[in-house]
Amino acid sequence: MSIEQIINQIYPVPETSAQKLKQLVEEITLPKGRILFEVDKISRNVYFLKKGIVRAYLFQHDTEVTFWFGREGDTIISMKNYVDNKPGYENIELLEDCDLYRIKTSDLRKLFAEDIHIANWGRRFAETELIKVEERLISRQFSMAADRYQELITHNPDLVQRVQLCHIASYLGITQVSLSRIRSKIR
Amino acid sequence: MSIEQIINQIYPVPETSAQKLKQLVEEITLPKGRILFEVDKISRNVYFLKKGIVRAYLFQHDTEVTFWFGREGDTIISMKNYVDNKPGYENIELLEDCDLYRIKTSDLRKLFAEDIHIANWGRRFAETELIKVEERLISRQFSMAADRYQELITHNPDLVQRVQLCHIASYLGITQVSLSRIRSKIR
DNA sequence: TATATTATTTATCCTATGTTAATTTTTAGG
DNA sequence: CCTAAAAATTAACATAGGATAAATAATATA
Repeated sequence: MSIEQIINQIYPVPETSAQKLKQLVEEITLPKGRILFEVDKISRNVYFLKKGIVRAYLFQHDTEVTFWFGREGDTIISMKNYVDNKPGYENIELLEDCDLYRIKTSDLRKLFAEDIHIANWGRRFAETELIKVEERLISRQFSMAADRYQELITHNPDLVQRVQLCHIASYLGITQVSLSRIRSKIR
Repeated sequence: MSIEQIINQIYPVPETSAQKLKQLVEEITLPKGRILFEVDKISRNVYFLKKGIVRAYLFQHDTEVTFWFGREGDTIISMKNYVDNKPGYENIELLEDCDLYRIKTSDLRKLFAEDIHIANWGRRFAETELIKVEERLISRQFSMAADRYQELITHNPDLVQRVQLCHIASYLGITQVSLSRIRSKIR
């Protein structure tokens, strides 16, 4: 997935603005297992995922809680970091070798301040991400784990192939044992 | 809470931009029980809550699910509506008589397109809302209802005073009966 | 290929929360 | 102040999902 595609899929911007963004972007490849963002640290970067898959997680009562998966075309960002310039609360780990586009948060902020199209692009990005998170919050609020798993494999069949079940279970808010139980009932 | 305060608390903007926003705002009072946004309908407005309290809810398996409370200073918005111009998935109901600032979404969109400060103000609004939702999603993912209730009464003691327990229970993702049980154990 | 490691499943038992229904408390109207 | 309606609590029972441990399967490494 090209950087132009990723940019315009978030929100179409005029060619000149897209160019400004592109100029700041650096392409890198990192290996599976690499931690891209770390709890309590400030990262100076934002990434767009060209190829691969990643997860965001944190610890709650000594248990890893995966709360997001990022895939081709997704923006990888630590929100607390990006928005408030404060240490993030999550780790983000590469689950496969990944091709990434990297851009410095500070450069992005400069563009927000000087290019209205990019400011609106950034606005739109946050807005669509917000809707996604809200929908997930709602779905989890009143459906059972089994239903949520069904929904996951319908909407994201590839996830289950590419990601360890322990991460899927955590993402669904249940234990791995419980997920195994659910899976065995389906087959 | 004045409209200037509300605007600048979201993200400070230069006086001239704040003026542009202010000019579009109309102040209204509506009675308890009024539905401000309705499922599957498009609203042309965004509101800022001067005084009062509201909730956003939807139906899931014939059960009301409250997923957000808005209070003094909060922005009342149907995200799907505001972002995509599509029918929203939620109802928003006034739980008390409310004083509101109303602004037309179309007017706001015009300002986003022509004033970079306001575009960045809108960006910032979405970003901070995003962090709030993300934190709630995470908190719900791996803490028990009793803990979540404790957290609620610590951080938002007034909510429990002002809002019916059935709504609180739904917000916590449990039944009212279960919340009663939790409350009785605490006392 | 054999072995060690890691991931997944299965089994058992237990607890938090759901469901339904009855009871008590609170609120709103006459 | 009294009554009807609405909200909250309590009780009894059912179930989804957690915890632990053991067994199996998959993966990586020598």
